[in-house]
Amino acid sequence: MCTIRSNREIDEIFREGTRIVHPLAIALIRETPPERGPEGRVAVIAGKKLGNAVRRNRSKRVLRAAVRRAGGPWPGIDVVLIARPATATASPGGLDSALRHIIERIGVQ
RNA sequence: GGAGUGGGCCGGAUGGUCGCGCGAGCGGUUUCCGUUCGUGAGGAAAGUCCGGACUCCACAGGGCAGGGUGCCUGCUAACGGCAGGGCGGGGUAACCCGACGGAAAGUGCCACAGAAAAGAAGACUCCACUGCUUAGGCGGUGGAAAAGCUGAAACGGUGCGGUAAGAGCGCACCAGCGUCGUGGCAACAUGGCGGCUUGGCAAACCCCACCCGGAGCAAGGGCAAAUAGGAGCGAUCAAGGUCGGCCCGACCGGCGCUCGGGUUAGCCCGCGUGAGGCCGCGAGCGAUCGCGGUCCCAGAUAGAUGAUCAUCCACGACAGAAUCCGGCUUACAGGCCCACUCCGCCC
RNA sequence: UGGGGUGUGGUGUAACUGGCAACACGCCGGAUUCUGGUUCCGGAGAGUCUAGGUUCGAGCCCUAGCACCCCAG
Repeated sequence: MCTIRSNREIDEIFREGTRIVHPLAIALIRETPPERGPEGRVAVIAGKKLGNAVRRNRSKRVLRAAVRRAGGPWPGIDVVLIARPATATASPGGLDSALRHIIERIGVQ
């Protein structure tokens, strides 16, 4: 899974990306810059307000696993997924449906 | 059987399927991909409160300042940790708690109340004898014990003698101080003798003893596109800078000569064989140490553990490594083991 | 990783060297007004982030913890 590493790029996506909101996760979408290659990239973020390190790490793991099951990363687009308080305790089915919701919206774009 | 004290240990288990990080092997179209096997978070990984290892620095050394520790003896790489002992306090007991050096080195503080808060004076009431006065009261001499009042705390305590009344004025015991002896490495305990006594606060300043260079793995080093600059040696003044602060002191910087190499995003090293785990034997009351055997046990770099099925149980708390180690502290569902104390009952 | 700071009524701030926790806004009641606001009078409301300790006495001193904020790389 190709990930977005630099803080600067993530800040750019926060400013320019399209926002898709779901109770289990917030997604920010943007086209991958050409110099970064044809394959899309993914980043997973868990903010400090979610709780302690165990809770934040679990939120990120669960989101990454859901991305793999959903077939990501998707060619040509960068996706930043932000965990929400309900993410850590969500069921896998619920996460899969959240990812389907986000993918449909990407198709609409 | 009940109540309790101290110590140690565990922290869901087993198997299947699909995935993730790392390592090794094999194959391929050798940046990478596929496949097989192995391995993969904690007792606190946490808070970052101490102590070290390691690395670099422009680190000779000295003085002042600053910080820390504070009964004694050990253990340890070191410690503010641990063990044993002493003293004081709590508990019927097992046992627990204690920043526990110094107040006749000095300075300071002790609100209100009170005569007085530390220098002793005796100056509030007072006590004894006595003069004057109708009484109330006013004075003289001696005293500082007793009683009164205040306060958190009042200038050794109790008793006897002594005296006009009294005072360690004398004596006995107790507390405290000094000194000598005995036991102990020591803290200290204990006995004799002496003179008769000097409030509390040092988590107030301080004194004494001991310890402390600074920074921190984003330490530090290597590779190498791009940009433009540096290093070594020598003599030596001023401004400036660095060595945690200041003063000495040292160095950088500035000048001359010589030489080819120095700084920033990415990758690599550092990066896990270690004050290491387990077992046994031995020394020691113990902390701990010695010897032998055996094992290799996470190393990511936006940061690896998720999903699901089955079975079982007491239905699972607090919580996630980021250079490493020794402690301390804090959080925590539930459970197991050992030793000991008190109470009740039975034999 | 290292360093610094703050915590006091509902809110914002005081408390000098340890000695009765103070002020403003807000809140409640009353008066004034036809009603509301303004104004005036009166009142309630914290025991100082938590747990220990030192002291006769702690918001202040000490130890440990909790929460929040900031700085450097």
